Amino acid sequence: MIPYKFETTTSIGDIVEKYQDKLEAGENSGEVVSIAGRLMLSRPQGKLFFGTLESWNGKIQLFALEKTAANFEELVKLSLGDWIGVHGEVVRTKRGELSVQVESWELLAQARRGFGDKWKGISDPELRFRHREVDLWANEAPREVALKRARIISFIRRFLEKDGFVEVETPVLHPIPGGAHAEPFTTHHRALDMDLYLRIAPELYLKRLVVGGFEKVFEIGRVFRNEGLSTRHNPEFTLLELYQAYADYRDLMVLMENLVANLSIEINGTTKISYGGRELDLTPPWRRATMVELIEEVAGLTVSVHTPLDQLRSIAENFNIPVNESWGSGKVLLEIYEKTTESALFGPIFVCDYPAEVSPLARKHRDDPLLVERFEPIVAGRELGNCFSELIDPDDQRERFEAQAQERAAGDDEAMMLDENYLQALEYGLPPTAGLGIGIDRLVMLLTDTPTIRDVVLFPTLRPLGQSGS
RNA sequence: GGGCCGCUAGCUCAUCGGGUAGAGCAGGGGACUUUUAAUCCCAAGGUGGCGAGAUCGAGACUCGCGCGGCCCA
Repeated sequence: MIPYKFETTTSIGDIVEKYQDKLEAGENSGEVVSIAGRLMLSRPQGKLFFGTLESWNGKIQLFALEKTAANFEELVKLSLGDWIGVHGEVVRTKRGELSVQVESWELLAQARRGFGDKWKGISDPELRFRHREVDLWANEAPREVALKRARIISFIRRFLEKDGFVEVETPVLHPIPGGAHAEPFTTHHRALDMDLYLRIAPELYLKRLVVGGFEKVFEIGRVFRNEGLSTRHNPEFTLLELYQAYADYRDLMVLMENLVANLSIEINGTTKISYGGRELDLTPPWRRATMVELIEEVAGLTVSVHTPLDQLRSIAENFNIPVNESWGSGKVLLEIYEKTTESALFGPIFVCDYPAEVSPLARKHRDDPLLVERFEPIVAGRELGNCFSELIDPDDQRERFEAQAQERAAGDDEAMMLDENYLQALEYGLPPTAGLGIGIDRLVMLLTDTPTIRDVVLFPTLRPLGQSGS
């Protein structure tokens, strides 16, 4: 009979910490504890029993004598993976191993299935991803990553709250998906008989909150983008977005580099980390450079949004970059940057000042109306986020939406849709505001030196078994 | 979407110039009073991812499909 509860008096981790430098070999502590966990190793030896009990915060040896332990015969017969609750004294064995000497114990759950090879664990990615619960017990890395992820998100909240930011929740179901260049998932509301979209970004709602008086606001939440699966892409992922009134994109560069640097100290104890075997120094300030400067520096091309479109097109052709007829010079320039320059950047670096044409929600640059005040932080060779001085002029915003509508008509399913509600919000007055988005999954990858998004998401999206793909 | 690779016992992996499979661990039985992946003995365990094809004969060769991994777009 499995009991309905088991009362523990302490945790395994606490025992290990408390006694790590205490007790001589063969000495008893006099402290009797109740602990629970999973039996992961078993070494019965005649009238003695040794085992390893593991729980969420540590593992400890169990030691039992046939003479003094209750139900000794059953204890010895337990399977690896069984959950048990144990009552006994903290001791150190003759060989010096800190142990709990079992006086009594209860079976809390039977493991009908094993947890893989006790030395090699499991490595089959099918099993690791489809049944993460097994992976978490059998292998150490995923548990550490999951715990670090929790600490990272918790730290971000504390950091922003300390700075006066307020956390909010905005809708996940959007009548008009907005705030990003991406294809949405579609769903249907029966009572309203209308299609709704899973959000691709919380951006527009958050800026409406700034209109409503939230001067510093943020949201950490799941967004959904209908795209392929890869090492770096999961169709649902966690995004941090924050907005700060009266600030511009330069202010958020400072905020971002400080956030990431402090986070790295919190998680890794230093701002000098390595990712994929390559050294990386996150100490602020990070380098700032414009996209145009970097194209010149990396690819040796002197170009800008003012370069005649034909010239940009022929440069793109030289690099075998396909160019769509409908693209203006801004879009072609962005393509040239992405194909020739971006992959060579390792960072940390703020790539600044993107073409207005590809940034429909960003405010025009104070020095050049063809550009916007926007940056993408590149860290460890990846875009870690996106930020701009927000477009606050409703008339300009309407024109940008209309340009997007034309691209949509020209076949770009990821182009933004015109959102009258959002335009109306801008008409109530959005003060100068800067907004920043950071991909939490990529941030976790960075700080835990993990190469794939699948290893930082507990249950990544997979094709179900037994269903044929299209 | 394209290329390469993988899929063999519950787990981790072997085997071969084509002759219907083997080990360790787990699970079962037994021995053992200080183990650390305990050790030792015994027994059991497989529609070789799925489906076709050539062959006297295929897990191995060919083709298709499925799932996954890596690289590329």
